[in-house]
Amino acid sequence: MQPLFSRSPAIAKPHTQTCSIAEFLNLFGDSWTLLILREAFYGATRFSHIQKNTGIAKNLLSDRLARLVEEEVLERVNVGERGTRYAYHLTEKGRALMPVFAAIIQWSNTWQFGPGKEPILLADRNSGQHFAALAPVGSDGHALQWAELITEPGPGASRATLYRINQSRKDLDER
Amino acid sequence: MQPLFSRSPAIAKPHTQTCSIAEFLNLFGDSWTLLILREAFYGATRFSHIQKNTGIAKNLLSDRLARLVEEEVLERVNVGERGTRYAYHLTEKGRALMPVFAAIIQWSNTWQFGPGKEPILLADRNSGQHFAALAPVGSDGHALQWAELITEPGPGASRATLYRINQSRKDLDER
DNA sequence: TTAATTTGGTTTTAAAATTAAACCATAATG
DNA sequence: CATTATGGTTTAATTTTAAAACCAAATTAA
Repeated sequence: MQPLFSRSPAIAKPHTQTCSIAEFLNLFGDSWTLLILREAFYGATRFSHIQKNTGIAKNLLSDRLARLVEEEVLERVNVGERGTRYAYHLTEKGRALMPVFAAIIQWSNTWQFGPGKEPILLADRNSGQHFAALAPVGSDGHALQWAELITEPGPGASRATLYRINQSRKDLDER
Repeated sequence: MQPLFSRSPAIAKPHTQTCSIAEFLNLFGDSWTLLILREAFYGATRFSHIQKNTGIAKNLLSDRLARLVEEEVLERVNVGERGTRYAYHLTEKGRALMPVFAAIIQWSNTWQFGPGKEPILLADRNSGQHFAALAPVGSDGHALQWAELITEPGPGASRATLYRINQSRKDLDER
């Protein structure tokens, strides 16, 4: 065992589109990565605990953790008392995923489980009040409406992205 | 070609945990499904347009669309004038994914692209105002704080879920 | 202090999923 | 009416995942 940090193999065919969704999927778009991060949000920090709680194969967990550390979503810290023993902690970049988890939990609870059958909830640690909804806020700080939001190209949009958005809107106009 | 609706093959090994994240991943946890739905949010409705805009292989698109129709995230409507020709439209269940997309776009724009380089943005269709943040709202309608939110078991939590959440919290206490 | 066990992986092999290309029947267009 | 586009299915090669075996270093128990 030479490599202290085993090199995370790059994905064979990542999405190459300049797109926020595509880039997110290159990092999290598989069936285990978000489940690993769920454990991190619960508080799990150890390889063995994450492995037992998710059921992921060890080689895959090893690979995914290396990738998440490389991408600075998690950091690996040595917690050994007489040698090396690792713990994985969420970084600021990782903790910033909370709204993504909140949105997923909210959707799944509403559309896959239904009221009264929610397996997990989010709550305020002090008041205990349950999280119930996400509100979109505009750049001026005022509330926006979900139904009024549309996707548009940003300052970093590539020609291909502009083309894609325009092409897709044509279908919309046809309706 | 007999089956008007080609049977969507079930995933070989779906997550079996009673968990909102796991259940979400069983439906969307691969590298293409959310990209297909991005196209649906842009307005694309046709098989060929989704295929060109994402670059997905046709057999996979066929499979994924069948699954999304089966799960009622999309609906397939016949728009042929002299025969059958299909369009795929978001259902209410599908449109309800907007907060998930908003959270993903927000995170990716902030942590993967950075200010001034956002490939896509969300904006109010009338005022043009840009979407800037997500605010968590409690069950009493008042604002909550992201940093104060914790995960807790809901009314539908299984014994295994309760166990997992408790186990993970032990790591947290150790810190 | 030593022995046994746990931790955090790596390696190997089999099974499953993805990719890319070829093919095809029906629909739409010129 | 001929040509092209649409919306797929099938096949074969490649890549990824799953599961089990294996291992060295760290920790715990005796």
